[in-house]
Amino acid sequence: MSRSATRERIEEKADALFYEAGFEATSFADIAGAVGISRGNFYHHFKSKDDILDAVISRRLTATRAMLEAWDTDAAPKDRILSFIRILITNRTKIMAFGCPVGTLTTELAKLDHIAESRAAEIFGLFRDWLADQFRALGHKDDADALALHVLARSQGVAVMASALKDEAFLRAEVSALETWLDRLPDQTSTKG
Amino acid sequence: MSRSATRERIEEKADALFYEAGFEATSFADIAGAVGISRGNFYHHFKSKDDILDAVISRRLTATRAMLEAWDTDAAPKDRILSFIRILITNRTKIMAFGCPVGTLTTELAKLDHIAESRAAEIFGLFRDWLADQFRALGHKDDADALALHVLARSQGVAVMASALKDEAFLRAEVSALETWLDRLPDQTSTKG
DNA sequence: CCAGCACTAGGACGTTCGTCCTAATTTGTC
DNA sequence: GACAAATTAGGACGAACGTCCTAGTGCTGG
Repeated sequence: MSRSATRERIEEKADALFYEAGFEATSFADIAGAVGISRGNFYHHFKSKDDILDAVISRRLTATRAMLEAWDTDAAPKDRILSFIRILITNRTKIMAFGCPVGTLTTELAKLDHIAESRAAEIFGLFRDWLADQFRALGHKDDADALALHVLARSQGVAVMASALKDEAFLRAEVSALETWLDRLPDQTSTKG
Repeated sequence: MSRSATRERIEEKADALFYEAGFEATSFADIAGAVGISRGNFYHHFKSKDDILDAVISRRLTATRAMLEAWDTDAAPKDRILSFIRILITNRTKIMAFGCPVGTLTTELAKLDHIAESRAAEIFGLFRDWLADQFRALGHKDDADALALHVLARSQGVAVMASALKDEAFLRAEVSALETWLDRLPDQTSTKG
């Protein structure tokens, strides 16, 4: 019980620090200090830095699956997609400070040529598949995946620029533009042919 | 003469390494090794790591200004904007491996809380102002800046996702979509009122 | 031809990194 | 209450980091 509690706290702080300071720039001392434990204790729970990175990615995968599942309760597919788009608004403060957690981690791991890059990119895969499902529900048989990637790319772009500019008005304007795009997207349900 | 030649080679390699491996992950030994000089020699040309980062950013600012100036020879504003969009195609191999040099550096410096972040963001400022000029030339008086930021954000999004997915077809599809968007954008020249 | 300066090499510095080890403490079980 | 296992603290390890220092080299101007 105590074991998993400490492990949980380590993962939590590591997750936040990897996001806010970057994976490479976050040391074991940083995490241990944030959790309030010794470095030695650390190695009882995680045997290496890559090990805790794996745990953080697993954590994010699980959290993402849970979030997508929660959104599945929304009746209309367009409302589900709106839920995704509006993460940008909900998390605007953190996004303007540190960008998107998924995009920035994947980018960093790509530069580090790190083995975990593909696993981090799996988080994108979850969003991609889920969004494609929604677009298929809107009747977009053939271009569902392309539309999903389009929404993902637009969101990533907003996150990068909002972080670079520290400009909330820009972020809100681009989210509105994306919502308009979605609204004008033809709902092809029952208009087959 | 010899001085500036070595300095130039250091800046060149540092620029590439900061892009491909990241600023934090690139050590002085890495740069010195890539250039083929000793670490001691390094400090005769640059007094600190921040110093060479400054030089690299200055270098990129100058290169960007030169590129934009070259594009100014294109007659039609839409063609100029196309030149910008097509960087994604021209540099696709590097972008799929390391993302956008401007976006990834700005993102990393934001996480590091580095003083040079705002200077790195100035590169975005150059593109932003130049793109806004082109949209103004197309008659977009009031929304020129918003359109410029939109193009920048779309491009950044493509770069992030292309790097995460390592998918050239996606990159080309999104560039096409952006070109279509630009093509359908009303040219408001001489249609005032 | 020599004095002075820019340049280069290479090692020393203190610090921090990720990792490992050992010893103490807590916890759970019979 | 004793004993084994899990948990914790804290220091030691070598390597690598950014930085600094010193000594040697080569060009240049008087």
